[in-house]
Order: sequence, then structure tokens, then C-alpha cells
Amino acid sequence: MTSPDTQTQIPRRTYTISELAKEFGVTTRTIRFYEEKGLISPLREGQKRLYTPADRVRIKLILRGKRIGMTLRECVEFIDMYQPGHNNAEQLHSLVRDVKKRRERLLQQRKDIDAMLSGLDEVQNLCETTLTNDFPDQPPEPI
Amino acid sequence: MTSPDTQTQIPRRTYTISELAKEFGVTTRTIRFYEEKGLISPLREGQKRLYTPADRVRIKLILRGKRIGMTLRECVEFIDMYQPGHNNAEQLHSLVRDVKKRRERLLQQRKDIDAMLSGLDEVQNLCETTLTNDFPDQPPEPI
DNA sequence: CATTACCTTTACGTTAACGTAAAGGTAATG
DNA sequence: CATTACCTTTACGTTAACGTAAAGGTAATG
Repeated sequence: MTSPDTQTQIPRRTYTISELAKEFGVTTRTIRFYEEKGLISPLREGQKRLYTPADRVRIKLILRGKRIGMTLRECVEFIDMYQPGHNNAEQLHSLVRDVKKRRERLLQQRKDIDAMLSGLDEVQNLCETTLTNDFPDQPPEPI
Repeated sequence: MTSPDTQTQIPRRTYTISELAKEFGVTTRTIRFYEEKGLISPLREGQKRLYTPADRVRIKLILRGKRIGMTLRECVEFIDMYQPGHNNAEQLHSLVRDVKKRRERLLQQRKDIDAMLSGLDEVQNLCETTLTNDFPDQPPEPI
């Protein structure tokens, strides 16, 4: 029943800062910056930072938020919605209100994306018909 | 057959800067800033700027791009895809390549949004089941 | 004709999100 | 033990996207 490993509190798998930086395609400075701003709090092994799988997930969520134009502050707000710690009814209602607002914004963004996607479709169609009509003898370029 | 109005080149309908600012919920400074950056080029009536429907559409497209996290530079690039001026085959192929790249990014963003939306669904469900289980006698709050 | 409501330009200020450089610690490796 | 490859902190720099203030023009309105 006792834990078979001698490491006491360190999680099974950890990551160094450069491992995560490489995995996510960002610089180590970026990851340290997120810590400065309180978005993550890695463990320490001496001076070195050690990132748990949970830290890794947080970084992943931050970068996901950033891809759709969220500020870092908005990313934290979003991530904090997942966390419990909201115990009483008023807090739960408030959280539901926040969730609804955020969902509306996400739905608007998806509308924007869909509009832009169909715009791209039109452009590509127009290009390709023009190419086949006006330049019928060009060989189709390889991928 | 002659045009019945005395205005020569001014489009039928124009907008002032504050009309557009109010419509789109931005400041006039924002609109002037877009002009500084070469995103729009309104007409002038003396000193005053006069915006055509085409200018208005450009602003709309800029703000749409911004909502999904595009920089202003990316917004111009996107809008420029709509414009013709690409005549030869090489330019058309290049445009199609750009369209494909942009589409990939938009699809990734839509994936991100869908992931976040289902996350929100889970949070809301958890909140609501907790509310109905642990606080069964609270009156449902009005909208 | 003074006020009001718009418009203009110029120019400096601000915030977010890092980049970059300097100066140094540590652990393995030839 | 010198080199290499990581890691650290501190601190100043940079870019985008406006905000804000100052100083002034113009057209209608009471």
C-alpha cells in the first residue's frame, strides 16, 4: 500500500522549461513571463523550474485562448471558470452568468470565422475558374 | 439620361466619422488611426472626412478580423485577398496558396472555439446540477 | 453674435506581451 | 578542468493599437 518510489511530492512526470517551450513553439521567456503574471506556478528543484502535467495543461489552455485573440487576463478568467472553489449558490449563479457571456462571445467569433471562411471559398473558386478559363494549358502545380 | 443630382463624384450615401464610430462602437480616434495606417482612405469635403459605403464595409471587415485576434496588418492582408488586381497565373496560384494557409488558421481557431464551448457546457451543467442538488429550494433567478 | 456640436491636426502617453542583453550558476562531458 | 548546454535573475527595449490632451476651424442655432 506504500508508494513504491522515494520521490515524495514530485509528480510522476515533470517537464523542464525548454521542453515545454519546444513542444508549444514558444520561447522560454514567454513561459517565464506567464509565471511573472501569475498564470502558472511551477515547482522548483533548487533554482530550476519543474513543470507538472497540470502546469502543461494550463499553458496549453493559455495558448489556445491566445490563438482566438484573448488577452492573458481573459485566459486566466477563462481557466478559472474550470476550477471549483465556488461553493455557495450566489457564486454558482454568478459563474453561470459569466459562462453565458463568454459563450455569446465565442459564438460571435465562430460566426466571424464562418463568414471569413466562406469569403475565402469564393476567392479560391474565382481564382481557380479564372485559371482554368484563361490559362487552360498550365500544368497543375504539385503539392 | 443625365444624372439628376448636381453632386458630381460623391456617392449617393456617405457617413460622417462619428456616425460610423457610433454604429460600430468605436471612437473616432480609432477610425482616424486606421486611416493613418492606410487601412481606409475616405473622401474629403473640405476638411471633413466623408466615408463611402465601401469605406464602411472595410471598417466592418477590419473589426471582424480584430474580433478573432487578427492584427491590423493581417486584416489588410485578408481584405486585400478580396480585391482583384491579380492578373497573371503565378499571382493567382500564389493567392490560392495564401487562401489555403489562412483557411487552415481559421479552421484551427474554430477548433479552439469549439473546444472552449464544450468546456463551458460542462461547467454550466456542473453548476446547474450542483444548484438543483445542493440548493433545491432557491427560486430560479429571473433573466 | 455667443454658444453648441461637430470636425480637424499634432503630439505625447499607455498597456500588453513579450524580446534581448548582461551576468552568472550547475551538471555533464571530452 | 575547460567546454558545452542548459538554467537563473535583472532590467531595459520594442511594437501594436489606440487614449488623451491641446489648440483651433465651421456651421447651425437661439
